[in-house]
Amino acid sequence: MNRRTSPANSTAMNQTPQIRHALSTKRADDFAQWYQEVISEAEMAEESGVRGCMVIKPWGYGIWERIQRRMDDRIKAAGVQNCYFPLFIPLSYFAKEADHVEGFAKEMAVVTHHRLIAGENGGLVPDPEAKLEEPLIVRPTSETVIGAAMARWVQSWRDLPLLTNQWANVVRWEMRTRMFLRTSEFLWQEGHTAHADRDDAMEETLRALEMYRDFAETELAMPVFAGEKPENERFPGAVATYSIEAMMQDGKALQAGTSHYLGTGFAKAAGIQYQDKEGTQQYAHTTSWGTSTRMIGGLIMTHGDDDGLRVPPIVAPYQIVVLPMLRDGPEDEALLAYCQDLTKALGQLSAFGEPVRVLLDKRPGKATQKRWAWVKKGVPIMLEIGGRDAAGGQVSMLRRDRIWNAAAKANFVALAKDDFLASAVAELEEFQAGLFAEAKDRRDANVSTVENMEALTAFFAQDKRYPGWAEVLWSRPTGAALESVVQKLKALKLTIRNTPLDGQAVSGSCIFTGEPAVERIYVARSY
RNA sequence: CGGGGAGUGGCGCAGUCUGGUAGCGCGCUUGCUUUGGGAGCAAGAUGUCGCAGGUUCGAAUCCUGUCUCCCCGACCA
Repeated sequence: MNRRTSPANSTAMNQTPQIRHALSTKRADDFAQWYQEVISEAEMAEESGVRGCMVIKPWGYGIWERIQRRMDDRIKAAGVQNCYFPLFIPLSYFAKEADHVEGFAKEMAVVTHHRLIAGENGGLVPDPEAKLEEPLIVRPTSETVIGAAMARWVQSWRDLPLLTNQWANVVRWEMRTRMFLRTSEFLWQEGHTAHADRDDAMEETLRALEMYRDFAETELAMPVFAGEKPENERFPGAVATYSIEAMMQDGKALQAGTSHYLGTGFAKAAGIQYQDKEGTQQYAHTTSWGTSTRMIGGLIMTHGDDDGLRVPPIVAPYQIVVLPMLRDGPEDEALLAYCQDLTKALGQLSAFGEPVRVLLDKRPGKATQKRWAWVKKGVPIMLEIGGRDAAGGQVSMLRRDRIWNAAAKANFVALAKDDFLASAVAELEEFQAGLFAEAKDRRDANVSTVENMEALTAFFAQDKRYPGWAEVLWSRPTGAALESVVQKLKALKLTIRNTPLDGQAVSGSCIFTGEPAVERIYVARSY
């Protein structure tokens, strides 16, 4: 049955043409299933057979490499240098900071043996004779090992600030995993810095936060709120924790990056001390900050649609894909030559400060079939080139952010090749800006100011739908008073995301305690 | 980690209750036709039914254990 043969009939009956989407699950029907379908259909990642761990495939890893490249440039521009620290951390290092231990102890992978021997059932078992004297933990984060190194590297006030970063994998034994959002092993960058005093460390903490905010919005086209986490959401051992929070298309919040001011706690645990100008020993003030492969999950849930992913051009492994309509005949030669010239010319253009990344997809197979694979991957621009295009010096462009026309068919735009070459960079820029604008409009339309507890309950009681986020005033309670607020919110499946750092004055009373409010917070369901 | 669901060719599923040696759709291969928009017809190939034990003359099917995935919850830097 060909579903595309009866538009005349449909028009006669005055029906809207039905779009046949590339995915079988729509966002509105089952967001969780849709999310997984995007990952598998776009060939970003797949199950590995190892609990909570995934295989990241070329398209997913390619996006990560783009993120790495761009983030690394920013990190280095801030004067931070890359290092690499061990995957294994002696248990004794880890045990030095009490809050840190308490926060992570429940999700540690522990190495206890260094050799295997044949077991009774023919398999292999750890050799009891080869038990490690001190167990090693697989790093869940590297504050402790890096702290130990910093203690060696820092002697004098002249050694500060000490600014380091590493790109690495980390392991946290998660109870419930979701691809890219929460996996037992994930990839990230962790910045670790040591400073002479609180002000300098705080400045670095906020610099990293601002770097993340700008990165999310500029490179990922993902609008975020940068702010401080409430006391109960702090990193174990931190004095203050900051985050960027993005709104997903189901209205849930995703923490997409964090930055911590660690005070002198880790410095005391690791012995990071320096002699100041007066000759007295002082503890350094440290920071740490990180972003991970989780950002890819955010990218999917921010920009994906019912046809798959849409990748912002800055982080797209390929920005333009050229699809020759090969016919297995002698005419293919001229067509391919035309496509090769086109590809080469496009590759000489520059967008976002880098050469345009363009792929000539000349694998055997019909262009139409390959097209839908690229649609699902979300490549920004597809060019299908047939013999007529080649002969007429044209291209047929399909932009991923506008793939359907009024007749519910692929929305090709025919352009003169030279015109496209002249406008390709602008098309990519417009695509990038369009994704951001769309996401920001949606986010802003779904943040509501809520005046009291009753309204908050009603706001989130809207029947299975996720209505978005609530912005409320509060008095920033601490300790038991905060715990009571957290419990109230938990009953509504809500969490406090963060306090925006825009310094806006507030007036009114706290919706939880009735006391005078001191700041705004965002309240939302979250990943 | 608690509750629920599921693992059968590359993908999606039926078969399991009532045990008899595996099937459908898509995809794949080949051929012919078609050819500017997710092609048609025909012929083929592909499975130790997640894994390990057990019951049985015989197990995808029954029993026990175990691994992995999904959903809800708890946890979550």
